[in-house]
Amino acid sequence: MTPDASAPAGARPRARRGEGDRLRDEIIAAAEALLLETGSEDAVSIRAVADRVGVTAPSIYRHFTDKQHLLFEVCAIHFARFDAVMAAAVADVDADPVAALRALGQAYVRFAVEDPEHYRIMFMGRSELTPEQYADEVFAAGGAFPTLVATLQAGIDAGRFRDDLPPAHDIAVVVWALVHGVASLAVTKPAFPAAPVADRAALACEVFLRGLLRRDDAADSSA
Amino acid sequence: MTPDASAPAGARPRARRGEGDRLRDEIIAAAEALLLETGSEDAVSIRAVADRVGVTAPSIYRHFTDKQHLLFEVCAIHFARFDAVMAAAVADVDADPVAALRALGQAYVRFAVEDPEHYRIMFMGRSELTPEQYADEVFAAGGAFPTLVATLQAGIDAGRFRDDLPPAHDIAVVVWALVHGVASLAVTKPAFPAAPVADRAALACEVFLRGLLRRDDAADSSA
DNA sequence: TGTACATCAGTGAACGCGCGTTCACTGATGTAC
DNA sequence: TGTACATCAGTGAACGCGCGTTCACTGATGTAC
Repeated sequence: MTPDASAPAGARPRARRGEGDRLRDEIIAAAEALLLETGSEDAVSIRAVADRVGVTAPSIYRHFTDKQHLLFEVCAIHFARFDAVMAAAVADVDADPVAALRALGQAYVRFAVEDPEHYRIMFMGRSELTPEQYADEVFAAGGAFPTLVATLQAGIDAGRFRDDLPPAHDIAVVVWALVHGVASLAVTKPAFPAAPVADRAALACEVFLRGLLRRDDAADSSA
Repeated sequence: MTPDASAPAGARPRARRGEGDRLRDEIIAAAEALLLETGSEDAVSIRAVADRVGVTAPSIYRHFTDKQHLLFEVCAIHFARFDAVMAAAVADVDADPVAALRALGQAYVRFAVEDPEHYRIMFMGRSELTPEQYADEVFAAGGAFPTLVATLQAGIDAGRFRDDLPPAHDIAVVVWALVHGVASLAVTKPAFPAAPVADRAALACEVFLRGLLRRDDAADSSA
């Protein structure tokens, strides 16, 4: 967009012998910036990334075997950040499983709307493009998802939820669907006439939690 | 895929004077078939569609001003079908708003998983690509969404729901998010270890409805 | 019934583009002697 | 301290591809006389 920004300021000094990783990091950062600025995965081409870094396209291949691996590395950072955000959300309130669920839901939606392009790639992309390490089975087995399952299980163990519910894992899948639905509609349909996304997330969690809780649970008072 | 299907059987007879619309229809049908077979929007190129019909690429432009308009026409059919499916779902049971909501949810998710590629384009695409007629505001104003709002309003008017809920429109947005979440995760994460999608949809609707209903409502008996 | 003509559905060739990727290379950096 | 050499980060040119779109055209269809 800026006319004179075809190359970054000044000539890029070539990396010293053992410092190949410096360019590697710059490439990831450039891909990342491109993704955020353009808001489009398509705009992150090998050439565009190389231009951004101030290097020619082939030198990308010295650091990444191909384009997909580059994109995956970019996402890896955000999957790690996602897991950390979710873990932090429960950590703050893990004394009360119901409060923890509310916190998880809010944090999830916030994560998505703060950085829609990454959310898109992480959770809305075609699954064939997803690398093995982020395959569905792996995602289900480690990180944020088990955190959600455990939180639900804590609620069950504490006797807060109704008796006729399926196992925690099955509820977790649906809770995920709920927050993903709020998040992904916010991302794809930003102009849809509706209340602010945080309010939608809160309402969604509140109603759903009420559906999970025993009839005599007093947790609603915080609504 | 089939090796000898590069051109359709026999030479395509050229349309007669007033029959330009015949090719138009064939083009839409070809684009549609391509979308379903390949499962990828990217595979629907002007050239691929033309090949499929047995015609050269430029002749597409006699019927559609550009590629986007073609894709939109393809979707138009499915938006109409979607509205019809939703209307039919409520029509069957509209005596009971709660049963109608259950039916809407199930029908919504079924619509998505039966035809994931169209669902993807209709509800998961970048909104910049969406033509004016399917812009968010329009979608909110006509068709299935108002049906959902009206059904919720009927529940409110019948005194079935709790008193402290926001207006029907706001609840509708969240209900939509719920079923969209179930549907879109089913589409993008088919391998995620979980119960069958119909069960997930049912659980999602059941828990959410329970969260909406007055505490003394007996509708849960059908769960 | 026969001929000249207008219409217009579809063609063939070409355009310019950006893409991912490859290849043989250059030349600065560091090391061994 | 000085020189020959190996390393290897990054280059420049090119590949083949499929894409959307354009243009001047062809030739069958239908119509007017």
